[in-house]
Amino acid sequence: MAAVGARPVLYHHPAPAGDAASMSSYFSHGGSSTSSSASSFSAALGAAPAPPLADQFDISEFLFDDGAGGGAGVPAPGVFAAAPDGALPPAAGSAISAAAHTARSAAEATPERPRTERIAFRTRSEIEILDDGYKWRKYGKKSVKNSPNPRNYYRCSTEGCNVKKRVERDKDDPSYVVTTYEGTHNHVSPSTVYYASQDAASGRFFVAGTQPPGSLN
DNA sequence: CGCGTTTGACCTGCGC
DNA sequence: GCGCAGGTCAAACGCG
Repeated sequence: MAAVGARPVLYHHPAPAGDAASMSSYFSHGGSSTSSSASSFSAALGAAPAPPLADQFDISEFLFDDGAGGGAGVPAPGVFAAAPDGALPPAAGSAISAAAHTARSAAEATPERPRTERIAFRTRSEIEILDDGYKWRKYGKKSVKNSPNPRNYYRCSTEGCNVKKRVERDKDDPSYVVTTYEGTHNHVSPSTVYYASQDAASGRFFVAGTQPPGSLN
């Protein structure tokens, strides 16, 4: 595998806790390891335009699967169809939020199922394990029907945090990785960056630091 | 020795 | 009720 070292940083913007969009947070390559591989997640946040993407990490589609939908948990593609490879549309951030609200409404319409925050997206990546700043422990691997690729199951290894994620290669295009997060972290990632403010004109967020704004007092 | 991965077995939900 | 498929468990194993 070619891509270790580019460590995506989990960006946390000040949305209400529990909101699906904020639960997902957003990735961006960055941190101290590389400066040339900011992903389009930062574009989704309204951050500075991303430089050419690294070939190993390229968000291409944001999918939703909030648990209210049917059955096997196969993410429904196209709920949020992103722009061509390498760039999300300028309004991606709000589009994501809108999608989140749509999904949440759908979930609330079917109270039978216990609601679990679940979010899925597809990335073009050589690697399957996208380092989102959290520490994951693999607990299972399963070959699934209708897909030649096995599905891997991960659980957040932080004590008391029961967030899970599933990772599998796209059956139609193995160069894509489908990642599904389930649950909400009840702790802070060491790589989390909190935004202190947002510029009204550009919509850009300004980084405050690695601690929640309210915790700095 | 502690932690993470592997992998077969087991459990559970759903469709027929 | 049965079979299938997805999801989880847990023992064995490897690695630092």
